[in-house]
Amino acid sequence: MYEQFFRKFNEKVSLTADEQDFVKQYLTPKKLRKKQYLLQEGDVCKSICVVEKGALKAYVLDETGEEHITAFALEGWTMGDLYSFIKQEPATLNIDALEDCELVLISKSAHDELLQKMPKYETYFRILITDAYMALQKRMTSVISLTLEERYKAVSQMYPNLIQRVPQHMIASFMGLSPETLSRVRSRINTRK
Amino acid sequence: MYEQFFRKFNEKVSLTADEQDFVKQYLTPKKLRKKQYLLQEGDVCKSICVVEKGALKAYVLDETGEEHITAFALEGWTMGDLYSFIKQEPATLNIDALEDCELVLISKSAHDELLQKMPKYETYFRILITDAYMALQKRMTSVISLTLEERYKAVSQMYPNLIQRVPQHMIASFMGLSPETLSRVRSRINTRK
DNA sequence: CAAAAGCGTTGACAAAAATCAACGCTTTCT
DNA sequence: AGAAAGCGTTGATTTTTGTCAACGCTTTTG
Repeated sequence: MYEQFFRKFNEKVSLTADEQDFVKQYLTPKKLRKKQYLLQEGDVCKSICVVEKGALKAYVLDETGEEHITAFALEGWTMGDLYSFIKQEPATLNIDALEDCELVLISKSAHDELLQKMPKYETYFRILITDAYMALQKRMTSVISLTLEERYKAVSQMYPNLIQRVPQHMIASFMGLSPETLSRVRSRINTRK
Repeated sequence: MYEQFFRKFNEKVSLTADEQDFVKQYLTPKKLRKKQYLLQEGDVCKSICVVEKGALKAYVLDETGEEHITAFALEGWTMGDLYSFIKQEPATLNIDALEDCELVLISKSAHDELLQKMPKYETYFRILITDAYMALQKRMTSVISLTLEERYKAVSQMYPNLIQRVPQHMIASFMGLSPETLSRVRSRINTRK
């Protein structure tokens, strides 16, 4: 149980069996069917989650009702509206299931208590968020400095499993492009090499 | 001395006078003249800094030698190539001074030692990076979901002092636009209201 | 099983942004 | 003080990307 969660935790800070049991008290499992919401815009993000099985997407809706995907999460990845979670203010993100999912939830109160009571949890979370920041930094830099071909290649290298698992029009949305443009970018890449 | 650094630190975790003195041992002041480098691409980022006075920009260079600004830092902000700092690998970013600067440096070894010896430093850094992540998240979301007009307004609101202090062509670079396009975006905003 | 929905591609056209060039104005340097 | 560099704007043109429409194909659903 909670394999992915503890696999990722131990990669950052290794835990004894007792420590794992201690942390487990603060975790809640949750299953989600494909297309179900984990979080809706306007609600407060009461928990962040780690994906044990399945896939999630996070997105914002613009005035025209169009979806703009800001993040995906596959097995082992952490997902949530961090701003809403930390500040306990209404979320701007929607999060729903791309596939049937098994998740591990950490509520805000569990998070706060673990931060206080368990230095290793704080270290875990510090490293988690530092890694997330570095990844986001890289993504941001690629947006402002690379051509579309280069950006698509970068995404493919950074998230090879994602490309296989998620429809291309969602990758396009994630990159801020129309599906047609991404399709043409891909065909340019293929014909030129 | 180190006013901005400790002001920001105390906003996140409050320190006693003794604790401040303890932290001071690990800090190094540095002055930089306008246009001087703090970090060059290829070098390892040995320190991150907090700006006491002045302004910095971070940027990448593309094949054509063009600058793409990824970040600015004004008084109280933290700056560095985080990836290079954490991994101690060659930096992809260049960082230089937009104005004469006074900086506070924290070396990698100081950072690691503080993380180990002082739980409050780890808490400080965790909150710092969490805030930075949330800000970057917001910036990323605005890139993929807003029009240029909306994006410029968002930047103006998020960083009002930056707009006043930095030439517009650098703001354009930061947004991933040509200077001409930003100029036209601004004129559209002004005529329509 | 049949209908419907989802997906990726392609073409024609429209809209947006980049590029190239020129201009006035201010700041910086010597 | 005078020259040079930096800055922001504007116009004309090219390139890139988005939009709209249609198509074949696969997957999902009832």
